[in-house]
Amino acid sequence: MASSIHDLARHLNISIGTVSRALNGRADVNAETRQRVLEAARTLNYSPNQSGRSLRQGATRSIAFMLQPHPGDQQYGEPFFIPFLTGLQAQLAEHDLDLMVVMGEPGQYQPERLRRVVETRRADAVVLANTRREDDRIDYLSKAGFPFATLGRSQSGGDTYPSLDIDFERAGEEAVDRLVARGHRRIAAIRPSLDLNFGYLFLDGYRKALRRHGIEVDPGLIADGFINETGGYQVTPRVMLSKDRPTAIIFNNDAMALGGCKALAEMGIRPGHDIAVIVIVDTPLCRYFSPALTAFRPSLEPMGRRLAEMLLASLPAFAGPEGTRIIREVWPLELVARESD
Amino acid sequence: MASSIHDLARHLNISIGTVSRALNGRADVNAETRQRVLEAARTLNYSPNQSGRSLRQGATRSIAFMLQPHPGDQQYGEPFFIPFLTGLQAQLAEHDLDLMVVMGEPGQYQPERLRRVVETRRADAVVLANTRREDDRIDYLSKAGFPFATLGRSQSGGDTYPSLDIDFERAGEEAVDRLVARGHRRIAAIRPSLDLNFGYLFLDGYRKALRRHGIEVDPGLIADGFINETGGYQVTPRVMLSKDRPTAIIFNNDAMALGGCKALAEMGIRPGHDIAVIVIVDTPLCRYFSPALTAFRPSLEPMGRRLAEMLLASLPAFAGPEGTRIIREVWPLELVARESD
DNA sequence: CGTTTTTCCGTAAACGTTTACGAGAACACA
DNA sequence: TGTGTTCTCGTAAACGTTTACGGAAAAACG
Repeated sequence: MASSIHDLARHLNISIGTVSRALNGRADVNAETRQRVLEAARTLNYSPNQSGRSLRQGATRSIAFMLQPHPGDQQYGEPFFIPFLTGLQAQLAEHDLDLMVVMGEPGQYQPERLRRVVETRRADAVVLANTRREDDRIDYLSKAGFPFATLGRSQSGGDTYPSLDIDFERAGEEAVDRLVARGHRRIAAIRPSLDLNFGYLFLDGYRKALRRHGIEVDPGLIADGFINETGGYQVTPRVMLSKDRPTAIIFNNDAMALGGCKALAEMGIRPGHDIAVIVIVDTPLCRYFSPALTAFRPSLEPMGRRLAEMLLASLPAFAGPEGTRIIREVWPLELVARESD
Repeated sequence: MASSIHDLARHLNISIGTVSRALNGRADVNAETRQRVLEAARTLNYSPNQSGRSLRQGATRSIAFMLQPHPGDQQYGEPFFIPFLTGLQAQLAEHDLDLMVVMGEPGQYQPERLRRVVETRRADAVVLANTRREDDRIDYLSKAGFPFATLGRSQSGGDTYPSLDIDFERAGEEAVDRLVARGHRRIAAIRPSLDLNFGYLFLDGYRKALRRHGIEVDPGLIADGFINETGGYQVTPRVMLSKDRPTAIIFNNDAMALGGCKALAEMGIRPGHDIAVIVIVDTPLCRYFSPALTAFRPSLEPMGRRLAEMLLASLPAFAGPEGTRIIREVWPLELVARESD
């Protein structure tokens, strides 16, 4: 069915070496024979077998992208990743690289699926998502000497790998700034309880801005919940029942915000009227929720493209002439003002 | 770094043939030597190089999943695919198969990216999403003799490949039944204008149910729009301005419904009060929209698992003992009654 | 003990590439 | 004409597997 380099060679009565060199644009092949080879390749519908090529070159020309659900959660960060993946894929495609998707096993953090891909050498590098503050996947990949990049910062592994993150700290600050400017002083912060780095970053920014405005940080206004709707639903009342009720809440996650708003509704508190609500990472859900939630929006598709670039620049086989490796990059979020604050 | 079968052989002072046979559970190897090989594999941290294996066996042990955006759209069917992909991946992982994601080039239907994967033999089979009524990808794969399965029915290719679809026809019927039971007689239908098969199926069910209830099908109440929010926004007024205004609208797509509701709001018409709205395929957006949209919900994750099963059963290398190939399967949707109807 | 069967293992080819090496032919130059 | 250079190509090894084949040793059988 599929023709090989041998078929071409036989058809043209030349050696496979010449055929290969002709196809790969090597200099030491006569212009005329190159033409004949290329033409034969077209008529015989030849394209190189990737397995053979990978075996010989020790590179698969494919990059793995790993999603990992958080324990207890079934979602893989649903609305977040498709746009990111779109950008990642588009950029990789420009380098003729394919994309493989690895999903961690739900309910646990063991990087078994990742290990399989690495050990069987199915991909040349890995992009990690759902990065945690301490991430055993990073430790594993570092130790294995396997190239990777991460979406989201981590404390694991040092500054040895490219990572691209959203500026949660600054978003936390800006959210507080905006609320203070609108007269709020009692501002609550609700973030995920797991070992997610962005929860810490967000809180840093939140605290920093409060202090800057001379507002005391009230631990009663800070709460952690599970990173989904239920978590937001459960934890929001806790903050609302503190002695001096907050007039604003910043949610560090869209799903938690939706759950929180449900709890607020049940308490008869209307976001946008009785309380201000801001969400740190915008998703389509924030836009269509009623009231539409004011949120900070990342540019996921460009981020996907960018992280692909950063990863490729860190791979010797792809490193550009200058060889400037980009290690960390933090992108700002854009405030989308809607009705909830 | 990575150890090969030769390393094991050298280490144990036996031949690579024996090592391979031991690892692959062949019968013609002594029980004791097999133990030694397995132990050495563990201590030397051996795992087989997939490129070598693929080359020899002519199979890559990976399945490609292809998303294709519709022309003019940047979205790849965003909220729909992650749960489906989760199920697909989970089932494939049970067979030690990896998943590769191919995204069609935005703005065109040419299956170039797909062709690349097929011709370089990067995957053993393909799962197609965003299936159209006449789908050149199906024609291409059929002609190439490459195994595939589709999410969604098509008219291309005949009954030669496994496909799994949602029962849009029945959902259209049930939507009409529900609305008629609630007293509606003027029911509009809004569906995507592209060559998407489910738009036709939905309309069949819609018409069938109307006739069954003795209601004349009014062409003025049926409209096509582009399959996104803008399309719904543009086309909904057209239906509302027909001489005898409808009292209910069935949207064949969540994004179109959201755009339609925006148009309705601007006309001062409130879904759930002034008009009934039902959406055929539920997404999280329907749930959080205000008013929450009554919708028909698919079970995407089980569907992903199922389609993986169907695909594997159609592959000679995986076909079970009975070899019963499942060609087509159509799954029902579940009505989720909310506030909009 | 001789013959047949079974058990176990080594040899080598094959999958489809790429590439180091060398060699023949053509050419340039003195 | 002799020497060196350039152009072009063929040869063969290598990447890491799997597997058909055959053969030696052990076991079974008469």
